[in-house]
Amino acid sequence: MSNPDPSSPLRRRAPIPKEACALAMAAEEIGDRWSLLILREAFYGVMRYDDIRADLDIPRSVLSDRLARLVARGCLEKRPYREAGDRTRYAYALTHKGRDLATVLIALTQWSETHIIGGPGPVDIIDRTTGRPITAMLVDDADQIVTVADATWRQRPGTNDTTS
Amino acid sequence: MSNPDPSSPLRRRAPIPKEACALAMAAEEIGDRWSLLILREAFYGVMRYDDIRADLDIPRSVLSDRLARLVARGCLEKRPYREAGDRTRYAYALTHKGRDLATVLIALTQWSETHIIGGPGPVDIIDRTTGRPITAMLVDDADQIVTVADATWRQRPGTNDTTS
DNA sequence: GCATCTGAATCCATATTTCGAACTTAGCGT
DNA sequence: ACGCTAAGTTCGAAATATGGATTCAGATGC
Repeated sequence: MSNPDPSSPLRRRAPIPKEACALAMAAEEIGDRWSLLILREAFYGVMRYDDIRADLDIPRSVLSDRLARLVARGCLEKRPYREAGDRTRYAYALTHKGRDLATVLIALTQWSETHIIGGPGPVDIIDRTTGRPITAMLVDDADQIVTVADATWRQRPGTNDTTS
Repeated sequence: MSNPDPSSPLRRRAPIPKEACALAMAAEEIGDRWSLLILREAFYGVMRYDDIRADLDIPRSVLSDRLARLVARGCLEKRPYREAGDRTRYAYALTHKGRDLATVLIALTQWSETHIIGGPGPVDIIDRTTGRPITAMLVDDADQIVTVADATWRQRPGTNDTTS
């Protein structure tokens, strides 16, 4: 995903406008300071309003807004539950769509450990059944692991390049 | 990276406070609406101020601020260049740290294609030398591909759980 | 029934950030 | 010297975030 031709390092326009860009749409959905942190809580199993609020120290109005947005976008779902002798409450649980963000969050965590923290973080990601440590990697269609430097991009056939 | 014990789906506190969380730090650096999009431009090879501005339609003041921040954090570097018969200018190029975000951006693009667009996007990520399509995946330490559902987390030995 | 507790959410006034447009700067070509 | 252009800066208006107080709804206790 570097420049396709290293000999012409300067491109004047992106190959696709941001309105058609999958990445740009994803940034719209989860690309703000709080949504990522709320999803982090969900992955850790912290699903209740006040618990999330206590962990993140986020204003109530913002938390309400972000939870509603993540539910509306289908990343979280409001799930009723009840504990013994208590009333029904709602927890914000990851949907399939939300859980699929794990690869992104794991990759981002690794990046941070390498380039910000400069060492392993306080939590390991492991395989639930084998116990082996897990990392996010780039893999080709023959399941061969490739490096970031190997990755580049290509206009998909049938898509018209809007570059002037 | 789901809950470690599916039978107790409710955790009251995250295993680590956000101040010590690698993910939270990464969110600080690139978790805003514009930084991700600016990095997208950089990956496509669009590196000049006015080109980025034209692609993203971002206010100049915000672009200046975000570029300076990304340079200060070491994701981009200001690199002088000059075209024939023109004065020296500066381009914002990915550093090693910035380029390493490719795995995150590719994973996020894939997530968007699956869960937002609902089909392949207009750009393919491929291996520069083999031409094979590339995806971001979770891999264990024996290079076996694992699913998102297999991934869970564990407090790293020696780290003290701050959960009350 | 009625007060009380608590999680969840809304309201409101203030502070910060973003926006869009106009303005400034630096170096090149004529 | 003059105009041109890429790259910033500046500035008032609009939008958003923040922190605190208030409201709401369901469950329990009296």
